[in-house]
Parts: sequence; structure tokens; C-alpha cells
Amino acid sequence: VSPARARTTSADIVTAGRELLEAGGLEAVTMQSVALKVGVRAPSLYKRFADRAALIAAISGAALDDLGAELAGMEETDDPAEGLRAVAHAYRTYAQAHPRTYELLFSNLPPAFRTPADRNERASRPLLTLAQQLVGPERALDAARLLTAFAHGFVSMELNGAFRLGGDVDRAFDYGVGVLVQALADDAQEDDSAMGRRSWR
Amino acid sequence: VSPARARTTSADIVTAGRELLEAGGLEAVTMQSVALKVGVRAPSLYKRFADRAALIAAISGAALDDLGAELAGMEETDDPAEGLRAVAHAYRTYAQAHPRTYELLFSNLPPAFRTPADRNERASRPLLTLAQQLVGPERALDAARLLTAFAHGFVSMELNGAFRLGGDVDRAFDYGVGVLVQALADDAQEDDSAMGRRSWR
DNA sequence: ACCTGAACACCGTTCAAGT
DNA sequence: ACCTGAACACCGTTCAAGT
Repeated sequence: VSPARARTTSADIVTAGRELLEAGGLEAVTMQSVALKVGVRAPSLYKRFADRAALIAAISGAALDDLGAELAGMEETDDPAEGLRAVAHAYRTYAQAHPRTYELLFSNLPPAFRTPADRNERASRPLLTLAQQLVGPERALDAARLLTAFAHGFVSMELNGAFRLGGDVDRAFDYGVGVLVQALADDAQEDDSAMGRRSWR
Repeated sequence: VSPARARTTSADIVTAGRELLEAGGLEAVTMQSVALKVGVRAPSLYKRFADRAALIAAISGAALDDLGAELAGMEETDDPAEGLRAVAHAYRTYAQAHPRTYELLFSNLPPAFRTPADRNERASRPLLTLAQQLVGPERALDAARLLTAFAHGFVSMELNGAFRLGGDVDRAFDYGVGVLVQALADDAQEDDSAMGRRSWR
């Protein structure tokens, strides 16, 4: 007897899932729709992914790698402030190009299916490196979190249609990034000149 | 013949839904579980809500009203910077107390079922008023968006377990809020003294 | 006027049976 | 070794029939 040959691959399945995700949101990524798209029946997917959650996690991980690739190399600059602004804009650009995928990237997954820490690390290194260049090692993490939180929060609200009071949304993002980076630079400057930490408490 | 008397109310249904949401996440809010909790069968819910999406929207709206009530009155202060910091912390406190509900509040709903604009307005007015006191009417909206984006982004990443690099997360939030409010105040100050807008572009 | 059981289409998942 | 149809439990939703 000749054992059945594989008719698809994990990579193909993830690709099909990502296309369905971007086209119709997470609810369109059903085991049946993904299977049909790769020319197989739903039960066959369980040969490669334990369940739907594992497939979604793989899709999320692949998307994170893409975002990481988009940001790669941005820390190689001699103007960290400019670099940070560029990272923020690249971040927003990715979200606008792949809104549903971006949404998934920051949605709650069961702990067992979260993206491994090292893949996460790669995507966040440019930002962290630039932050360290701007404010020094001690406050790099806080600064990176400040920027990430702002960028993610802004983009997330933008995608959810939360900015309905009018105004220029592009300008608001520029304004926010600018104020933030400048504030971080000033904060570091003050410390350099031994004036102690700004008292904002 | 005696027509059947109502055995539940829309308010009861929403309450039951909110409890199920906080206990087990959105996926635990099924028409059957909600119906059983109010002592009725699933089909009866359709007398009061067009479908599950409408029920979820009602739950989301009720939660927004609660958050609005939490923030109400915070704009009545003579220290807008302090008021803004207080709003940011109240925001984070709400999210930590009701994580799943908070998550729903900022998740993507189909446009037809979004919270009406006026209910949204009530929850965002304190922040907007304080921002206007700090930076003036022209930049109030940008400033409010900067703060909201940071607070939402930070809290959202916190709830999703995105802060895995260690460090003091409470301190990072304080740091971010402090830097932001200070930067906004400085920015406004500069304009007041007719030195033109800070050139951060 | 509201409630219900029964039915339908759909989903995730399992598994014995095929090659 | 992988694929499949059939089956199961569950879900949202509709609707005729009850009171």
C-alpha cells in the first residue's frame, strides 16, 4: 500500500490563514475555510496544529516576524531621536497596511499559545536600542514602554474608529511622537547636567 | 387567554452578560448562558435584543457609562496637571478592576453596533476639559489624544502581558504620565511666552 | 405579549476507515 | 503517513405553537 502523501504544509496553512484574517477578520479564519483554501479538509489541519488556537498563534507569530523585519536596522543611526520617530511611524504604517493582523498581534491569547519571548524580542530590539541611545541604559526600558504604549494606543484607537471628534489625526500622531521624543531627550539632558531628575510627581 | 408576563428585563440581561463577561471573557457570553442566568431560554432574548451583537453592544455601552461615572467631576480642580494625572490613574484602576470589560470597551465592534457618540462624549469630557485648561483650546484635542493613547496603550499591553522584560510596571506608568503631562505643560508655556512652537519636527 | 421546544446551518474536534 | 466522511457537542438564530 502507498501511504498518502502530504498535500499541504504548515507554511501554506499559515499563509492561507493570514489571507483569510486580513480579508474577513479573525472570525473568517475557520478550520474549514483555511482547509478549503489549501485544498484539504478540516480534519487534516489537526495533523499539523493541535487546534484552532495553535493555528491562530502561528499566524500571530508570523505576523510579528514581519513587523520585526519592517523595523530591522532602524537602530543604526546617529540621531536616536530621529530614529525613534521613524520607528513610531513605521509601526503605524504597518498597522494601517494590515489592520486585522495588527489587531490580532495585540489581542489576548491564552497564555499557552502566546508568542515565544525571543520572537517578541527581535521585534522590539530596534526601539529599545534607540531608547537607550537617547536616555541611557537606566531609563531605556521606561522610555521604550512610553513610546510603545503611545504608538500602540494611538493606532489601536485609530483602527477602532475612536477618533470621531474630528481634527487632523495624522497631525495628532506627529504631535504626540514629537512631544514624547523631545520630552525624553530633555529628561535625559537634565540628568546629564547633574540637575537631578525632573520633579513631575 | 392570559398573555405571558415578562420574566426578565433588558437591564437584567445586560447585568447577567456583564457578570459572565468578567468571569469568563467574551466567549462565555453566549445567548444560552445569559438566558439561563436570568431564568429564561435563549430564544426569549431576541424579544429585547436583535442578536448577540446588539447584546454585546449594550454590555459595552453600560460599561462605558460606568467608566464615565468613575471619571465624572475630575475636571473640577484648579491644578489641571494634577487632574490629568488623576484621570490617567483612574483609567488604569478601572482597567485593572474589570480587565475583560475594559478589553471589550476597546475592541472592534461592527459599526452598526458601536456605542452612540453622546455616551462616548460623557466619558471623555473630563479629560478634554482638563487638557483645555492645561494647553488651551487649540491643542486640547491633540493633548487629550496623546494622553488617552498612552494610557490605553499602556494598560492594554499590561493586560495582555506584554511587559515581560521585568522592571517596575507601576513606576513605568507613573513615569510616562509624568513626562507627558510635564511636556504638555512646557509646550503650552512656550507658546504663552510667544517663543513659537517648539520645533520637534 | 412573551415564552418555549424543535429545527436549521454552522462551528471545532475526534476517530475509524481508507490509500 | 496523511487524508477523509461521519459523527458529536456546541453555538446563533428562526418560528410555529403554547399560555
